[in-house]
Amino acid sequence: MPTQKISREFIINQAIKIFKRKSYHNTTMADIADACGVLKGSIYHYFQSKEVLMKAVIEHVHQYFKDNVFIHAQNGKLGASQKMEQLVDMAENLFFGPEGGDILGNVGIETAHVIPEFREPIRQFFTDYMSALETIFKEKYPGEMAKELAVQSISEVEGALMLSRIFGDRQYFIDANRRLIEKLN
Amino acid sequence: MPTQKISREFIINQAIKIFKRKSYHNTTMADIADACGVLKGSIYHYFQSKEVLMKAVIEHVHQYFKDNVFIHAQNGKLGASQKMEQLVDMAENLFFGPEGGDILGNVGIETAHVIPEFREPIRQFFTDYMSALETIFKEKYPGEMAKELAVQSISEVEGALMLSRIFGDRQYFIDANRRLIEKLN
Amino acid sequence: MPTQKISREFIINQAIKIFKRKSYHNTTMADIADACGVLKGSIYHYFQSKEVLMKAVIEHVHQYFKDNVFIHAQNGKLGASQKMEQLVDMAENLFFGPEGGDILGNVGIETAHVIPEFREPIRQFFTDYMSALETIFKEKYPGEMAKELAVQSISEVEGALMLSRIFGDRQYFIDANRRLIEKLN
Amino acid sequence: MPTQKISREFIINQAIKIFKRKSYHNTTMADIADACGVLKGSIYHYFQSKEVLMKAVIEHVHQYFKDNVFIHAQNGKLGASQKMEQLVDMAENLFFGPEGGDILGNVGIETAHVIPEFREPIRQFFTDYMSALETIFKEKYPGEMAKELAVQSISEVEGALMLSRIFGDRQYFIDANRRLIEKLN
DNA sequence: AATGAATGAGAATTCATTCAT
DNA sequence: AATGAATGAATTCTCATTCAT
Repeated sequence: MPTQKISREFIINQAIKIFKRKSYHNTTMADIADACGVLKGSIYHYFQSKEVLMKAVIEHVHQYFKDNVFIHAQNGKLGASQKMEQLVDMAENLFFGPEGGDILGNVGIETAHVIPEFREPIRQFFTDYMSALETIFKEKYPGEMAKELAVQSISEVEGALMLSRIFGDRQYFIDANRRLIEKLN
Repeated sequence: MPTQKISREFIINQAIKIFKRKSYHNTTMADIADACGVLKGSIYHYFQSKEVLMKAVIEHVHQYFKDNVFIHAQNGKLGASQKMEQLVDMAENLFFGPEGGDILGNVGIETAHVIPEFREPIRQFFTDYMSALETIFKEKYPGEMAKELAVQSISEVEGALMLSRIFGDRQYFIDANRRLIEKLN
Repeated sequence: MPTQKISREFIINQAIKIFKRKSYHNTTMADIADACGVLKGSIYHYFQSKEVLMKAVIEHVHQYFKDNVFIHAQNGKLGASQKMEQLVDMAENLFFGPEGGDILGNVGIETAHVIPEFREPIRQFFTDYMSALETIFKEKYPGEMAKELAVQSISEVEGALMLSRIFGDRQYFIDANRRLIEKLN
Repeated sequence: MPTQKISREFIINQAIKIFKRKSYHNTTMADIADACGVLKGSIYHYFQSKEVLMKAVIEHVHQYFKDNVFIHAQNGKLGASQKMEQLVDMAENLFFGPEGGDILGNVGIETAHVIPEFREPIRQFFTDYMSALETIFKEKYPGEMAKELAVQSISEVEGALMLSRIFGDRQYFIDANRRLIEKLN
């Protein structure tokens, strides 16, 4: 039964789903292996440890957001509110993608103080997130204000995600995104 | 060898600290017993299981917020912005109390989908939180708007807490609270 | 089924038997637990890890040899060859005790380069061993020679133990001990 | 992609190094493959299992000693002490060759009771070793005594090797060899 | 011949929980 | 009430081995 059943990429994608649903500490390597349709040991062929896998997940998500979400901040052809709309649309799809949830927010809170290795990459993600929003806000607002709006917006969106998760109702998140766009009208 | 060394109350308070710092799944009964200065087995005299303890923690935090935070929404003698100021002051103290962190937010995200027993009490907490803010906002804003502002405010505050935790910088949270008050000026 | 089934001491003694027979790396915690009549997990109540257990074993054997073998070098009432006879008698009993084998020699060779933590205590054992023999030889030989004889004797005895083990014939060891005593006649 | 990268011979030589350094049970097939510059699976082209590889190692070492060490006992042209000198010189080179250590002694002790398949070939090695020394001693000593001296000498040399390894000081081994030669002067 | 993927049986270790004292 | 011992299931990780390409 050998010959390529899974790939690093595939494992990462399955892991994202499970981590999002069950949190980092409550997810077992067996859960992930299961979701990949292989045995536990096989995961270690691709990742030396659960932590290494998680770091790959964080980097993957970060890169994905750079390429698909944050990038809309740079789209030269569009106006500020259109950029934000695109960015928000994309984020919505991702957060409520296959399994829902905001993996870097969740894992960030859960592990920031416990697994120091995760701290920096997670911070990087949010730093980039803020930069993207700041870039857009700068088209309409002066520098300091753009920065504050960016921080505020991320807070609101992340908090809304939390509520959506707790109440099982994505409306909180959708409304937060709507308000985000309205700030540019 | 009897002689009461600890109490339910004491265990709950120690548990809050540890759960906040280490998340629910990464906290062991031994961690909690340690913090209480007793052995693991002793905790089971007061709580039949880790889940039962956690539920007591949730209820305790909820009650504490009712009595010390949300209550400021009802203070008949003060104006809306003063009420909010008091409420926010109190919340700030709690979130950055002994060990910092927002236990119901963290645990909510971490356990909402995994431990159904926690879901309802955590929702209750946030429902009451929203009601308190809504009550205050109603003094200045029409009904629907007050409600939306409450949700928005909680989102922002909770998201800011997340950022504070991830970046190890409480400024995010402080700023969010300031903006909350400004909405009433 | 609680209430003291085993003790640190007991585990150490069982572990000695197994390590002697199966070597360090080929012995599992389950082997040791089995020999103790408890479950794997229970061993961790007494020793945090296999390495820690092994270090306790090394120290225990070292202390035992100090108290029961090397001590004969100091017996003021006896002549050199009598002291050596007593020392050798005792060593013979130990090496061919319950399960036979020379645990510190075996483990020393097996782990000296792999588990640095074991190196020093094992060296200490052999250093004390040499000192004891040297003390006895000094009664009949000048300093430098006594020292060389001590080293030579230990080499011979340890090598003979190895042959005894490989050939399953304790005669090698017995003969080596006999020659040791003859050096003092 | 065929093109022979390694050979049985090469694997055996690499395996000797690793087994000497890390002991049998603590050496993985991956360690050996690594040292050979191939992947784990490739080793199985040449040896069906780790045990089979180890047996080949034992036989290889044995043969090598026959051809390069023990053979000096038969050199008709030399006197006893010269023969011994040559034999000892050769052994010294081998034991302190590339990686040092006395593989058959180490593995003998480690596996004698655990892997019966290794017992006989290891015994054979030491039997031949004894015969070689006995042959030399017979030129100077009567039969029984030559035999005892052979056993004694091997014990001493093997024990000295153990000390050299434990203390990281080859002097023990060198001194033992010197004494061996002196017995023929 | 060599690869690289996958297996599956364990290995060490952790941990919530139980219970006699 | 508190202890400390024991449990046993679960968890991470390892490793010899197999096998299609």
